Amino acid sequence: MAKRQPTLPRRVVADESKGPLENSIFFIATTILSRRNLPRRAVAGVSGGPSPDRGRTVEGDRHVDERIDLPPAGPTAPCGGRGRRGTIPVPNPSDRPPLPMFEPVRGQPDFPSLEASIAAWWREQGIYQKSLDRRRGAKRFVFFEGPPTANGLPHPGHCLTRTIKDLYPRYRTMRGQYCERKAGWDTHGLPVEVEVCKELGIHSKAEIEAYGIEPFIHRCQESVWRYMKEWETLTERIGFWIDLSEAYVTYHQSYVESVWWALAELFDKGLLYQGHKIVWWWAQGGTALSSGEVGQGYKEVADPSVYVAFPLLDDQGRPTSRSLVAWTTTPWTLPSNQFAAVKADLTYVVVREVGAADATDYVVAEPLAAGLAEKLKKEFEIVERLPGSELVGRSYLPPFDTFRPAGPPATALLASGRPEPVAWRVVAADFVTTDSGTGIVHIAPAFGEVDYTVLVAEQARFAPGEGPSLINAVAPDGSFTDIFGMGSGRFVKDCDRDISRDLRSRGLLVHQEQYVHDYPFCWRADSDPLIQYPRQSWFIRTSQFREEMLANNARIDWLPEHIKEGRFGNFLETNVDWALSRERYWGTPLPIWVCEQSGRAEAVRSYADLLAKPGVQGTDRFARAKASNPGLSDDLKVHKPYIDAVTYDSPFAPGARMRRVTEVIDCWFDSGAMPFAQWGWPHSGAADFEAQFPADFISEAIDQTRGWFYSQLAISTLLFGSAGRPYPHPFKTCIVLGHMLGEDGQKMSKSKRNYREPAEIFDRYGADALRWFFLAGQAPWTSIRYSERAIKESVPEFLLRLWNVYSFFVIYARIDGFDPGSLLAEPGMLDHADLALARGWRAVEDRGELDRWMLSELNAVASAMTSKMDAYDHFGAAQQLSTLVDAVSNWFVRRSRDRFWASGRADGGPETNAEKLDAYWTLYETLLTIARLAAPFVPFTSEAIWRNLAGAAFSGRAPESVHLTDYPSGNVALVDRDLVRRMAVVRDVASLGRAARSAEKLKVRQPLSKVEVILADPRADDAAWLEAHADLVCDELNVKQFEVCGEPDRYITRAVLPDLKKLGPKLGKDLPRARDALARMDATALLHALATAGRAEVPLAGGGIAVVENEDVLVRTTAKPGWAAAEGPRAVVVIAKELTPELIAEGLVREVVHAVQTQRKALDLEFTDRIELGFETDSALLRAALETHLDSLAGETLATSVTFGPIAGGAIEALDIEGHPLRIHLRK
RNA sequence: GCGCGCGUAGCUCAGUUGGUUAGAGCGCUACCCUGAUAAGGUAGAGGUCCCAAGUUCGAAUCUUGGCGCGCGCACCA
Repeated sequence: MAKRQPTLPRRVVADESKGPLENSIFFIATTILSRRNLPRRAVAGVSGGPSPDRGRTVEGDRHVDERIDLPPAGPTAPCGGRGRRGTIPVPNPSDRPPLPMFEPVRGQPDFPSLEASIAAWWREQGIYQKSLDRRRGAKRFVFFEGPPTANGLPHPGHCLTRTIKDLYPRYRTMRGQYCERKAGWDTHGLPVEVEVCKELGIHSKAEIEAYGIEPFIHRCQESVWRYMKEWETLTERIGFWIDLSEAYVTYHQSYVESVWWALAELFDKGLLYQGHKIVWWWAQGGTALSSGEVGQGYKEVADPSVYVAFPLLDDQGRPTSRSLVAWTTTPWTLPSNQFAAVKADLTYVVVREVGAADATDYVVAEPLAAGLAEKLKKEFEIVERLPGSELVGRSYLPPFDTFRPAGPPATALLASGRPEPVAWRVVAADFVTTDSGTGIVHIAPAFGEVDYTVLVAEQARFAPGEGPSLINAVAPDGSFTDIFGMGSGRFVKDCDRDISRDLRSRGLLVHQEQYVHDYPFCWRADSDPLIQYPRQSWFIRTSQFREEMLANNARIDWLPEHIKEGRFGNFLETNVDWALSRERYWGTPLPIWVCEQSGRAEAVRSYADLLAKPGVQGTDRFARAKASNPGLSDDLKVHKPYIDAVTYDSPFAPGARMRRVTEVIDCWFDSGAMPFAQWGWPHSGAADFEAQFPADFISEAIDQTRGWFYSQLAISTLLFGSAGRPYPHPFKTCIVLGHMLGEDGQKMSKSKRNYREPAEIFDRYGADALRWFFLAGQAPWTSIRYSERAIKESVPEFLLRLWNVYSFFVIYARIDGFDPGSLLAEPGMLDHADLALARGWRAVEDRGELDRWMLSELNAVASAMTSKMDAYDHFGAAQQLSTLVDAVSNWFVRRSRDRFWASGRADGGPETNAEKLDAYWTLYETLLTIARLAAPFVPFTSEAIWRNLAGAAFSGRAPESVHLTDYPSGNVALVDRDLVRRMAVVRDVASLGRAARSAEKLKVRQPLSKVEVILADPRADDAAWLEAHADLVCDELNVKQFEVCGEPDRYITRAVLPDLKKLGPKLGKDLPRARDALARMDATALLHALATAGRAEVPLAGGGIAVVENEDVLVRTTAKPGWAAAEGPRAVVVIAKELTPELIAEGLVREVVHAVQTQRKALDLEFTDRIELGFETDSALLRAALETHLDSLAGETLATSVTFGPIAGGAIEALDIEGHPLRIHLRK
């Protein structure tokens, strides 16, 4: 049990003397003590310089060292006389050492401008380069930058990726690895061409060619760098350390040649082939798209959906009254109809409208007949039922006679020699389903992959050369050819309406409706719908490598894990050959030269390879261009149109020339080749490539699943899979980031303006605020709602709190002369061991408990953060860090205030107060370590802290940047787990005490006589420890006395609960009975038995005995009703709610003090302004209370005089103090 | 349609191999502090852990089936 010291006021009063006063005036001349310890300064006036953040001197703030006794006067006892003198450290400039070692810190940090100056300093000092230099030769941490395209503006999503991409390399560098970060730019492809077209006000390929490919390419190359400035600004502003000066660029000659090498390898292995396929075709752009690109452009749209009658023909080829009904959502494909497909084993019905004598009979699949009737709002009767197989072979009239001559069906000879109609005939196909439509599928082989397979199958049935050929009424530009006059020259989708109208006029349109579905559009020109279209295209045989790619995928560490088996795995499972070629202009030219005579082809691996060919001609095309425009980039010589001009002698046919195919390639191949192409490998950079493949770490958003993640894996697997490399997969760990959403939770969209530009966020809150929001706000793979409010709120929670602690430290260190630079000659890296060499440094075991606790927490967190970061869990690590900063701010600093305010100095000189110095060393070490722990997360703020605490203090002897230090991994020797646990108990007790007060409506201002605590588990030996910390608890809870309760049974009941996690596996089904038995047993006896014997037997209802050991049970404590108690898992806290007159009086006085303070604040008084007070009250009780505590009251409020009665010229406030009326007069 | 993910406090989100009283921040209410001060702190209220069934001694957590949302896919003719 410990007695609480009386609460002593902490404020000082001036030493101005007043003359003798009237009866009712009390003259206060005593300096009221603020500390229990010795006077702060030995000599009056030695109180330090100006508060550095305030910068003003306070007149009359000298310390009073002599005690002035009050004259006994008035009806009440005089105040004063109790306690000792002390002062507050209100600083005075004249008596401070002139050289404060830490720069003063602004209490209101301006993070944006702070960051700007740090970014500039990094640049000037080359800190990034230095961070690499100090790790040269160390184990590498390989990072690949997925190239963004500089051709568009950076948006918030890029801020996230750049933050994550910065975090891990910074962390690993601090951990001792060597991590070069090479930037890269994706520069080819449609996006660029689209931009240039917009600029020129043109759209189609014809217009580009009319403009001229050569100037067009020049514009593309310039356009690539349009937003370079913005990208560079963003990169520096967000603190993304990457080497932009050495960036790889996909259009550079060396990069292109690496890609050529890769393609040549594939060609030589037979993995690159030209095929005639139905592809997704961007008609306006005149090129095919790969599945990755198509996937980017799906939109939900409503298309016309038509049910069309195909009249069946009889054996003589004459129309009958029966019609097949086919369904399609692409009416524009009907003119190119070639077959109708049914499922052979499906039942079809012939239906006729009830009561309509001349109606046509419709043939549909039976399960869909009712649905069709409903759509038509007609009643049908079934005339006939037949299997699909009976329909097969029947001829019909296509909806348009585009390709069909009038008259009976034309026939050709089958392979068997029998004639059969070539087209417009019912065929059987397995893919026909009854999910939608009519069960009869309109087949237009030009516009669908399965349709095309039908044609191929049909062709195979006929004698060679006899079968159906592909019919197609659509030109590559997406318009109908003249063969379909109605739509000639118009874009096919624009003709849908006319087609329906025409069908209706001829009685062939059975039904029409809108059909809502997802349909692909061009990913760069999103108003251009794609169409399926037959094209010659170059493909990579990726589908042959499905198993290898899956095996490589299995070895990638995906975060989140489900990407591996889920989205990415599924994508690989359904892999199709990569449609590689693009019939465009600005891209890596496909390095295949074809013999103009024999058609045989070969691939070229480099420009030099090409120049070495026999009879090379055409290189002068570029030379001439260069001559007339010396500024022309040499890289363009491997681009269209220059490369197309280069020809050479064919090795396949004498006298023939080899000419390059016209296509360029999919720019995703460029990005996927990045692991080697960034070095120009294999033509150059062998050492770099060998050292930096595969990547340890990459990270991009989930939309790269079939983009960069796939292109890298596919290329790596195909090229290196059999080469015996340990990792054919190009990256070991990949963090897949979630999508970023706008303020409203919807997709971010420029037009909706539902997000703030990054620049705006940087200017308002700073890059660290944004980084912390990303890193500590949520798991990185959840979709992040990018809201200004959330970013703003993330600032006070962590950054500001850390800053406040830092600023607190600096303010007081300056006052007390704590100067590590003068105490420590060789700071090293300012690790614990380095600090131990300092003068005045005491070993941790010799310091106070709070210090030992702080360093325990610090090192425990450092070690936890390290293991989390090693496992790429920055979110968990950030939470640890946040909790640590909270512990520093809300426990260490709060509980250490006494020491910081104590008398004595912290400069290692004769006046040094050792406990105070301990507090400084502890907080100093803690802040330095936190700066290092936080450095990868918030590189600017931690740098600012480091540069002051370590840089300024040691004038360059310590590492100049926090990023040039090692990451603290935690010193186990400094972690006292018991202490950490027990301190948590104290904090619990304090918190429970407040809760108990709150429940009883006993505000903390009201002093209470006693608080008792009952620890939940009496077996723990924390009780004595806790009792030894009574002062602390009393102080926190404003009570006079604290004890660990000796008679817990008065207040609480104990219950012994099974530790389910331990007993569950042991007892299984018996668990509920054991639990019941435990509940019924006498807890005290049981606990006693466990404590002595270590085990107890618990008889179970219905027979049997469970043996319970000490660690199998937990104790729960419940407060009995009637007490002011609060219970938590670890303790119950009971407060004495009885109030004695003395306590009430003290409480009332504190209320009055509070009222006066509020008034002071309302009057805008400086905190050092002296006041005169007058009290008027009818309450004898209140007056008595005030009189009793007049000294402390005056001290707290800096009153030089207190009068009972009005005073002239003062501010007046009428109040009710706990039911007692009071008028307060206050005069400055 | 298929696949993946998500659904927890008014809002934004945590919740580690299933375990006893489900957490944080913001907002709200009350309070404290006024020597970090246009800051800071404490406490409280607030929950059908989307619904249902199942597995289990025990489910926010595992399984199945719904519902809702997001994303992805494509033989949506």
